[in-house]
Amino acid sequence: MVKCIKCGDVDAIAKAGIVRGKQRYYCKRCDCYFSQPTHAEPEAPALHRRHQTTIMDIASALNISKSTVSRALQGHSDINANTRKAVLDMAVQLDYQPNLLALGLARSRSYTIGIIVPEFINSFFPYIIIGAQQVANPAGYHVIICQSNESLETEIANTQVLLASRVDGVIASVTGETKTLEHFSKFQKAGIPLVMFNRICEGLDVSKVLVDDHDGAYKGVTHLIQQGCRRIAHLAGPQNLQIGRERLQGYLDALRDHNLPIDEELIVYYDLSNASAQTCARRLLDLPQPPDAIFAVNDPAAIQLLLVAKSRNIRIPAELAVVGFSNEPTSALIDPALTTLAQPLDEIGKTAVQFLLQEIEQEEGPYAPMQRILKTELIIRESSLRTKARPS
Amino acid sequence: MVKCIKCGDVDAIAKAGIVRGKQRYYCKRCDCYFSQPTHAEPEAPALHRRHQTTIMDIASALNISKSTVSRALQGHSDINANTRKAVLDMAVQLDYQPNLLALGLARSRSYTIGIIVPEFINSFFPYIIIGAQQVANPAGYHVIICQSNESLETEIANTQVLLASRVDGVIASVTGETKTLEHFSKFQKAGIPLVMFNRICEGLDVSKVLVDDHDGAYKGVTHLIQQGCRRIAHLAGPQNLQIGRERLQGYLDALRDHNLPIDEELIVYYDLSNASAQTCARRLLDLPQPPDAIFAVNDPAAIQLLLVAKSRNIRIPAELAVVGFSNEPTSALIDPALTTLAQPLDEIGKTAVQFLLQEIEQEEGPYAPMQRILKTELIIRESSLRTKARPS
DNA sequence: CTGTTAGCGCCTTCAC
DNA sequence: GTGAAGGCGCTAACAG
Repeated sequence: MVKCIKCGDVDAIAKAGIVRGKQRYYCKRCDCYFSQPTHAEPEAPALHRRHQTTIMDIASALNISKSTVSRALQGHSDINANTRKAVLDMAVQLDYQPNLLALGLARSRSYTIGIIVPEFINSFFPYIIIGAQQVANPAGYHVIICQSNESLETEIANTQVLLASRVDGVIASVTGETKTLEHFSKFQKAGIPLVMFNRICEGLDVSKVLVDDHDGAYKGVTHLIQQGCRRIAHLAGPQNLQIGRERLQGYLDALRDHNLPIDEELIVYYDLSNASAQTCARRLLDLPQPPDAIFAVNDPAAIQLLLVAKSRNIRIPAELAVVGFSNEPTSALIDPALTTLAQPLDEIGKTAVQFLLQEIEQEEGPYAPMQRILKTELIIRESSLRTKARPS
Repeated sequence: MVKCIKCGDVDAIAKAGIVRGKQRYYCKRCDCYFSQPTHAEPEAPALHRRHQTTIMDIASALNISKSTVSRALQGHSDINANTRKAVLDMAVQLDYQPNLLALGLARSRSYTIGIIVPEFINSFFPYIIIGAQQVANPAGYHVIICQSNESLETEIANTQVLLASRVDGVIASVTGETKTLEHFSKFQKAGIPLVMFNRICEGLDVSKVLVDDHDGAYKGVTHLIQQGCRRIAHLAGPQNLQIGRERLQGYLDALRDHNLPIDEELIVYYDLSNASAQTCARRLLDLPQPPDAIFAVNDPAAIQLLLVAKSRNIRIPAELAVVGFSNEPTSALIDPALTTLAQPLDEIGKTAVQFLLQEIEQEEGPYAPMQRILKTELIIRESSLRTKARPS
């Protein structure tokens, strides 16, 4: 026996579907809808195992419409101050958390940006990510971090997840395996802004944040030459990455500018794995005429190289001087401490997100890709310091 | 000059807002609304800048209903094989990516789990995260990684993001600052399963994955005693973390069991920052009667300690033996290499997610929290090895 | 086997 | 100022 909550009529009542486990009724007489617990439970809190409060909960607690709640929550101006306060208070009381899924659906905008990095075991990318978050969060964007484990397959899966999550934009650095770019061009096709940083692949007309790899390599190799090294090898990175090619070119140009011969034998390529770095290091040290210095494409490679050299009791830097790239924290801690090129990680992350937000928030018209090239700084430590006096 | 699409009138037209970049008009004469591209573009394909294909696009391309498409995509059994194939082909052709926002909304299930870690600069947590993903991804769950930067405030913000993202479950490790737990109990209130690992706070009735910190500390300190050390200090962690208390207790018990006195002076507490580790190290080394060994609560602290000791030309391990905890990769690379306790990181991550999925996928009834305690392994290196012979 | 319908939670007109 | 209604993209009964 159900009666209308307004007019009290019993006969004019019709069922009108079930909402949230409660039977919903319609009173034909006073044209109103109302709900009552099924089976007339003693108003059991109808708590499903997982229910987070919605604007509807706030609305019915306050006996107002959900539109009003929505407006109050968004800080619309044309709303009664009392109403707003009541809504805000109730929101706190019920511990309301907006449902980002629903919000994103309704606005066709997730207020989330994706970050794809090839790995995060070294602290290189984590520092960049922290910088990125420092810009993204204050701007009202969340960040979803994907790491590709240096695997192209995982990278592709990551792009799909971000696409499916309807992120508003993506900043990415690719794996050493990445040669094709279709998975990235999907972002462009979907109109999702993309910014590449550090490890980029050419062929994509997007904004980029880089460091001057050529200049960094040139500075590192020049430093080795100044230390008296004459047979300088290069432990190079994958050549599909611009970063690998630029650093190689910086190495070559430094040699050429100082009238040193270029010996193909002294250039070996590694695949970014520690095992491969060791193999390459051995190859160089096993040469009939081994190098007196090695410029490594990054610090992890340089560190593996140092390990191999130490295990052979090669004196560093006397017999072999070493320079790395990126200034991993570990480089300052190992023995001998590693000379390296520091990159402004924080700034890379921040700039990438700034470019991205600019593109996301630009209203109409085609976006002209931006590019920023940041400088590296040579950090001289024991691994390359043959002269007594530190350079002033 | 705009005219009504129905009656063709020109004077009865009024503007009625902009929808999707198109001007909307209202015809007073025939009471109808209609839209026209701004600036009367030549019926541009109405392609919004960002449109990703939906099941509706597939449906209309194939002239079937969207439910059929939905079923085909989900691999329902009761569907015509040809229809299925057509749908799947068209999905590929149109490069369909399901909208996870919509899917999550409809199912009240996001198929996403959140991971909260206090930092990811050291490789400790990244390795755990990789393990976690190895279980989560094959099970059909995505992972959203949040790092708290060792800040309680950020940690709270992270819990809110995960709550708002309607994650299906969370695994978490807290910051050194975390003392209150309300932000975590919100997950429980919302019925979202939570598993804590490593750095936990008591007071939450949730599943836990830990290592046997007491046992690890006990093994480390016992090793120092066996090396002949008699005045062993402890660079301890925050005592709000169970991990900090357990390791302290392991240290104390090892001393007691070997009849060594406990000197409160030899126990200093650090806040997980490098700066604080250095301060504490100095405090210990400045004592009138300095220690002959230090057991540090973790590797980063031990490494800072080694730096301070080296800067004072203290011979390690002869004058000062050092043991850390966690086996950071750097520990094997520094000089002297650091003795430490290795943790099964991969297994921690995997187990945490296994517990979580179990709880997520359990149908009804209260869930009985599980607990797993994994063992550590003592890795002996130069920093503590005073005797000539390596222990067999 | 397939189409129809009613939500999921929220925003956004439109109407009062 | 506020309410009602429609839609974002998808799933899930419910009919045929």
